[in-house]
Amino acid sequence: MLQQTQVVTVLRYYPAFLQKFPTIQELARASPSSVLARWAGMGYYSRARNLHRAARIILNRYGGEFPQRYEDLRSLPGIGRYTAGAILSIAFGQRYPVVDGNVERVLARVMALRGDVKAAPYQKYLWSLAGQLTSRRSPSDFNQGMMELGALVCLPRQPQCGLCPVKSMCRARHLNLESRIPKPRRTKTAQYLHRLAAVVRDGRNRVLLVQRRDEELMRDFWEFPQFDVPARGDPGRDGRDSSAFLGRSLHKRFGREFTISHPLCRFQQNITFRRITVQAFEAQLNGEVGRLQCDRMPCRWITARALKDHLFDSTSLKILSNLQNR
DNA sequence: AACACGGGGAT
DNA sequence: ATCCCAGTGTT
Repeated sequence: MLQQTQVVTVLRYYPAFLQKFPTIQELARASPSSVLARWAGMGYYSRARNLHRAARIILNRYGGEFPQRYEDLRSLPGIGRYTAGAILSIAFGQRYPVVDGNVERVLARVMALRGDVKAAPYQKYLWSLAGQLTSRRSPSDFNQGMMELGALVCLPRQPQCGLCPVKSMCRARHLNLESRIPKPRRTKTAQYLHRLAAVVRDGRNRVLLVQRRDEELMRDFWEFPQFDVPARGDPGRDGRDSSAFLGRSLHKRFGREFTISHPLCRFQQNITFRRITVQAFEAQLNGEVGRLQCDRMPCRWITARALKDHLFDSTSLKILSNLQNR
């Protein structure tokens, strides 16, 4: 969970997850979607799929006993160099280094590395350095201490050098370069998207959902039918053109006519480099509700009670919470 | 080596 | 608005 996710965020998910899946055995026996359900909202969903696969491998290949050899750990899905080192040092007391974003920053400053520390030669050097520095007496304390130093003192923007236990050996500080090292990552230019979602009601307290089945991204997640508005000739922000586009899109996907009634909510969603403006409309299906079909993806009418049995991505969760606040 | 992956915290 | 987060897998 902690891969690229801040501790404070993980804390909102970890306790419930561990309560639901207290052991490797129980995690391995669970269904993929029930694991994903506990992960929903946290992002990087391949982590959840990998964790689940790893649990099954540990059960089947290692008899449910957690492997304690580096190569065995690395062969598990989702366990890379960092996680293998973290598990072996923290859980099993073995002397393996870790280099996460925090350690990388601490070492880059202590050694005043002016280049792009993400580049392979620097990474190689940092791992080697961390390997030499790692305490023999307590690899766990050392590794956690390095990460904690980066997270609490050696901050990315405003390093608190006055509080730092190693300030006297920090070359970046001696050179007054502590705020310029490491070099900021070049940011991918943002891509702006406008996305329309339909909350289609059937008049019997049900809403229409579709499932992302064949998509590579967010597979198995349920969502309100949604469509990206093409950038060219942007239909714009006023509800009229948007609702027309949404109506046409629904018609294309389901082969039926819909009536778009009124806008429900509008919010911003940031996914990696994309900045998505999501606007949800309420809509009705014209004619008989019964046999709605879509060749592209599974679709389903859902009652409010059945919502919790479905896996939602963050966008649909936001629309849902907006609906329930009414 | 570069990129995609999600969502949110902090400045 | 920007940078980053207890990284990994794929191309």
